[in-house]
Amino acid sequence: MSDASTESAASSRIAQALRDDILNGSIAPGQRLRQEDIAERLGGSRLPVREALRILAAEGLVQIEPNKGARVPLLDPGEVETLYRMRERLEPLALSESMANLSSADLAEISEIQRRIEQGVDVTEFLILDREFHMASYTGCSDEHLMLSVVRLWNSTQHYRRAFMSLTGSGRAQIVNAEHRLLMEALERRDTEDAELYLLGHIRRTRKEL
Amino acid sequence: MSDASTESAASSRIAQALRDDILNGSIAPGQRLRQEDIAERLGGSRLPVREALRILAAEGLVQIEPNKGARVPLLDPGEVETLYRMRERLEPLALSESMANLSSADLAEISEIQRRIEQGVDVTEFLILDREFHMASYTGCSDEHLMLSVVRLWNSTQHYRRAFMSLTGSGRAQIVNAEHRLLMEALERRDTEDAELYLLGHIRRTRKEL
DNA sequence: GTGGCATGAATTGGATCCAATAACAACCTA
DNA sequence: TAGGTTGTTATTGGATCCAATTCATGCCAC
Repeated sequence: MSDASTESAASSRIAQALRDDILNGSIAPGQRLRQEDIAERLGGSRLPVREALRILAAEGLVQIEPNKGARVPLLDPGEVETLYRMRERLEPLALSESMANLSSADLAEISEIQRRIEQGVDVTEFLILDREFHMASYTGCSDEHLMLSVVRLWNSTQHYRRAFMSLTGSGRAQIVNAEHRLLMEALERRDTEDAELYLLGHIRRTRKEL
Repeated sequence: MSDASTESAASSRIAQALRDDILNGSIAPGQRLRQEDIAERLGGSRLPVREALRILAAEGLVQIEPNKGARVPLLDPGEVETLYRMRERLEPLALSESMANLSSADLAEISEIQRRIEQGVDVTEFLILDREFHMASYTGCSDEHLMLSVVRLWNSTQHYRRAFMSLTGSGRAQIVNAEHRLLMEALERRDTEDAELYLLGHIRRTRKEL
C-alpha cells in the first residue's frame, strides 16, 4: 500500500495515517470522521484531508455522504459474506496470475512468513503476518486493477477479521497453518490448479466460520 | 451510476459529465485532463474538479499521478484480458446474488431491452443497450461493493469494447443475441447454475475474441 | 406532556489566492 | 554539433476565507 502511485506529500501522508488507524482498529466502524479534527491532529489544512478521505473512500475504508461527512462503514453480516465470496473468486485468479512470476526468493519469503506465524501467535501479530503471507503469494501478479481489488477486499473485511480472531482466540491456528502449508506446497510444485483450490477452500472455510 | 451515494452538487455534476465524455469516447485513452480546462468548460472552480477526478480515479476511469495530473488510462492488451477474467469471476456471482430478487417486472424489462437490441443495431446504440441488458440482470443484487466492482470493470473496458465493435461491425450480433436469449431463458427458469454458466461463457468468448 | 417549528451553532462544500513542482526551451560549453 | 545546464512558464498542490446545508436545542402551541 505504500506505493508511489497515489498522491503528493500531504494527502498521501494523511491518507496513510488514517488508513493505519482504521486497519489497526484505532478508528472503529461507524465512527464519524470530522475533517477539522483530522486536519488538526495530523497537521495541514482541511483540503488535503478531504483528498485523503476520498482516496480512502476509493479503497472502501470510509464512506462519504454529501453534506454529512465521512464515516468508517459499518457492514452488516450479509455484506461481509458477499465480500468473502468476492475474495473466493478474485484471489485464486490473482494467485494464478502470480504463479508464473514467483521466484524462488519469493517462495522463501512466503515460507519465512509462515514460519513466523507458526511460532509467534499473538492475535494482532497474526493479522499482520497472515495478510503478509497472502500478499506475498500475489507478488508475481503485476496487474494493478486486480491487486487493487484484492487489497480493497482485505481492507474492507480487516475489522471483522480482527473481531473474529479476538473472539475465537488462536484456537483455529492449527487449521490455518495446515491450509497455509498445503498452499505453499502447491506453490513450490508450481501447480496452479491445486493452489487455486487450496486458496478457495481456505477463504471459503473462513467465510463459513463467520 | 446516477445513484445518490456519491457527492454534493458540483463535484458529482462534473464527475458525471466527465464520466459520460470518457465512456462515450469524447475523451480518448491516454489523453491528459487539465484541471483548469475542465473547470472552465463545465463551470465551477478547480476544487470540485479535483474532487471529481478523484471520484473517477476510484472508478478506474482516470489515473492520477502526483504533480503530473490526471489522464485516461491507456491499457495494454494484457490488462484488458485480466479485466475480462475478473468479469468472468465476479459477474456470475452478481447474477447469482441478483437472481432471488428479480421480479417478473425486472425480467420483462430485460426482455424488452433484448428485443430492442435485436431490431436496432447501431454500434453505439448496441454498446448502451448491451450494458443496460446486463445491468438489468443484476438489479436484484443489493450488495454495493459487488456492484461497484462490476461497474468499475465495465467502465475500464468500455473503450476497448467500442473499438472492437467498430472494427468487427455487427457481424457477431447473432452469437451475442443467442447467448443473451439463453441467459434470459435461464433467468426465467430461475436456474442460477445455468445462468451463471451462460454468462461465464458469454464473457469468456468475448475475451477470446479480443 | 408531547409534537411541530424555528432559530442557533457546527460542519461540510466551494472559490480565490499563493507556493511548489515539473515540463519546456534556449543557451552555453565542450 | 551534441549534450548538459539553467531559467522560464505552465500546471498542480495547499492554505485561508466565505457560503450553504444539516443537526441540535429550545420554545411555543395544542
